[in-house]
Amino acid sequence: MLQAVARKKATASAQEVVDSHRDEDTGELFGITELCTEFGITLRSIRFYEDKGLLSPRRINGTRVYTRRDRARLALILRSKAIGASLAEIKHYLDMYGAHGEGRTQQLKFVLDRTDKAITALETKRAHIEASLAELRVINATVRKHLENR
Amino acid sequence: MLQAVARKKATASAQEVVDSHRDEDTGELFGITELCTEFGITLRSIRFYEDKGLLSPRRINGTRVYTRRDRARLALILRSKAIGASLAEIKHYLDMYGAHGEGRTQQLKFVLDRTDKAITALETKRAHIEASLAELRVINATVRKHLENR
DNA sequence: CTTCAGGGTGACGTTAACGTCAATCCGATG
DNA sequence: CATCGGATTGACGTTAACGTCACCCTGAAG
Repeated sequence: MLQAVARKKATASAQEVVDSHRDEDTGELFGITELCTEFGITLRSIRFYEDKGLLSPRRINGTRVYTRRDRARLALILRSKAIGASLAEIKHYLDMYGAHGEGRTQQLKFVLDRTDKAITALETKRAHIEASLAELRVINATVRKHLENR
Repeated sequence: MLQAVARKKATASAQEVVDSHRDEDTGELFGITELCTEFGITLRSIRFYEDKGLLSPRRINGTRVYTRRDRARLALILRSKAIGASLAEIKHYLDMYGAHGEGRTQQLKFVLDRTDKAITALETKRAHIEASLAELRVINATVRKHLENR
């Protein structure tokens, strides 16, 4: 999971080269393998996310074609996975992105509620990480001292 | 039968957890159901963690008896799970706690390396959470404004 | 002594998140 | 045309992390 992130950054500049050699008329479109190599995941994973309703690319002769927005959704999926979210949770998460433009008051309140809860959940998780980090740093410092006293 | 004991702080400080590895088992003992209700998990889970070598309580007539140290390990396991770690990762994590008392220089360096890596991994994860939090707050604020303008 | 609740031990079932394999199909190329 | 690399679609296998079930053991209560 860390590799995916590192890989993304590594190809961030290379992506421009890829973009430049792409036809301007077709614009910002991506193939499935292209996204796979960019994000360091497998074909199976992307199709699996589609089966689960997290992605829904256009089809051309059956072949999946991804827009820039699809690509952004994928990035969001992977980042959410990296912080330990399940695909079901991510689906709700993505729904919030789609829903906050318009909609009736009832729907907006729903989104508001969801985001509130998601925010506090993430803050809790962050607190857990802080605590774990504190402990690890204590161990780290202790061991370091042991090594210096030799 | 083991009665519910006065509960201490729910979250132990970092040094406290580390120290708990040094002192021998004091009189405070816990039963398995006691720990289950306290931490809100099932019997099956605790036994499963034991099967995986994450816990190793004493046995009295076959019945599991947990010391405060075992209890601290369990708390650590659950907190680590909450931040998306696998049981295998948690096992390594716990090994680091056990190893930093003494040992040869080679072992200490190993622990140092592991903690270093674990720390940077957690910092990365925290960064991901920060990013997700920022996005959620944007959505939240946007929706809130939409609702106010009605 | 019988009962019975609480704990223990396999053995098997389950869900999520993919991996693997085989059988296509489509478009470009020699 | 034939082939060949890439893509798609089931179908099935796999791993982690438990849940569920059945059955056994034991100590205290009635």
